[in-house]
Amino acid sequence: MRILLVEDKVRLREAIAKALKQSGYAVDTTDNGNDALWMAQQHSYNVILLDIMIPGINGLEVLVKLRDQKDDTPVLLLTAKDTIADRVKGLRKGADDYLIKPFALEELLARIEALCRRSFQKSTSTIEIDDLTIDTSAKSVKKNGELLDLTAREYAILEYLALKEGAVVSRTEIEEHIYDELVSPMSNVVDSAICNLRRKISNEDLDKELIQTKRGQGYILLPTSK
Amino acid sequence: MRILLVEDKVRLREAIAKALKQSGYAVDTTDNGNDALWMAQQHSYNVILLDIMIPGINGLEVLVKLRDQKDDTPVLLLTAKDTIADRVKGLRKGADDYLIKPFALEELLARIEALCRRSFQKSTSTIEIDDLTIDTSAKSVKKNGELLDLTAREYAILEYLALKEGAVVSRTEIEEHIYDELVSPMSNVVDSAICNLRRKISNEDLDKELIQTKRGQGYILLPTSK
DNA sequence: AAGAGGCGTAATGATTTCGTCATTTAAGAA
DNA sequence: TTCTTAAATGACGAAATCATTACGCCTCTT
Repeated sequence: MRILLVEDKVRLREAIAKALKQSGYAVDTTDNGNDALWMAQQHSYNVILLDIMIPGINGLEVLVKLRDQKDDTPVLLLTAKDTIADRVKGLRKGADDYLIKPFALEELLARIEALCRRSFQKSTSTIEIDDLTIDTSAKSVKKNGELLDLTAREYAILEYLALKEGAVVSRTEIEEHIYDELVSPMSNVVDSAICNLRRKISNEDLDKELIQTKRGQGYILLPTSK
Repeated sequence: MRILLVEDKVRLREAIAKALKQSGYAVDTTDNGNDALWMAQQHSYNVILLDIMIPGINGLEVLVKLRDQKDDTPVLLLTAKDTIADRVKGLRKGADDYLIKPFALEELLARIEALCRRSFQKSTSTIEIDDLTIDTSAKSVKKNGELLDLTAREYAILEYLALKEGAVVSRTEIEEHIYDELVSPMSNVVDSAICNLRRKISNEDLDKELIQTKRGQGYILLPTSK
């Protein structure tokens, strides 16, 4: 966990830095807005503690500039000002939290903890296979970053194969998992669906099929690397 | 955005609920901890506002139980207590924010906004998609700088889709997050809302729809670039 | 209190999907 | 190679899903 602390009052800055370090954080400090912005651009911090009233460009401006640059680093604003309007303003500009001076170090630590916890919860509900990225929560598939237009059935089958990546999956198994009740041994629904699916996810340049056929057994999703 | 408000003081609860609804949130309320826990388990709320001193199991316990169940819905604690120890305790137990009564409704709204934004991994209060600019603070939408006249419902749906930009969002999900009381599944409210929304945000010149239909799955908001 | 507009409901016509089947292609064994 | 069987492909129509319109209730405003 690396934290950027932006605070111009020397004693306060050092006190906070010390407490943070004792709690196991890596801490970089600066006393002005310009350096803060520069440092934030150089490094990817886990949290930025930002005093509003600082030399150079002020804290709010630093915040705005960061957000303009699509920098999502959690920012905790520190301020002496105590008007509701200010607080609202800070939050609206993209701050994640707000603390009013004077504050207890313990509370600061608790809030930093909460921010870190949040930022690490970026859900990794995606499966990556070769150039395919399957987002199981969005139910979408990207190929080289480009969204594929799969139908519900196609997606369902692909997801199932992906979840069982490297394992041979029989037609019956697919039928049982993707199709409810109506299992029709007379038809080749699965074949047909796989065919369409392949058409959409295949790489024309690469001759290798991602979905391979195991004759007499079923299908298997195999990344090139394996 | 759907919010669960847990507060036992009738007048306060109703005042908050009213303010939230006016701001376009779908709001469910309860006055005790047991119901709160049950409701939170039933639904996926965007934010839970939790008073600590409530009948039944208290707010902190509700919070702990939720976190034990790996429910990471953003929780904003409301309390009359003002000791730092309490605040720290709440945050350590997994609360995401904290407000001390009495508070200004405006600040509550700003904090809720920040929590929602964060839970969607967004850092700014405006979302830009193609020629649309969605200002989640002002709850307004501009198209090429010109303000669109959207109804509350239309805005709510558009905002939700925008926050989940690029992800397929099912009708059920929209119903659950935009509507609070049970919407009869017999009706196609969402369909017709989407229809109206499209009419307002569509580009006559461009044939591509911003809100695309994923047949059998739901809708997806897709910028042209992707 | 009346009017307007938002919003949920329902009905209907349009669109797409997907299962079926027929046909072609490919794989493996003798 | 040739035969047998499995798999791939393409076309088509029924069924499911969706878009759109119209209608009426209800709320909010003035």
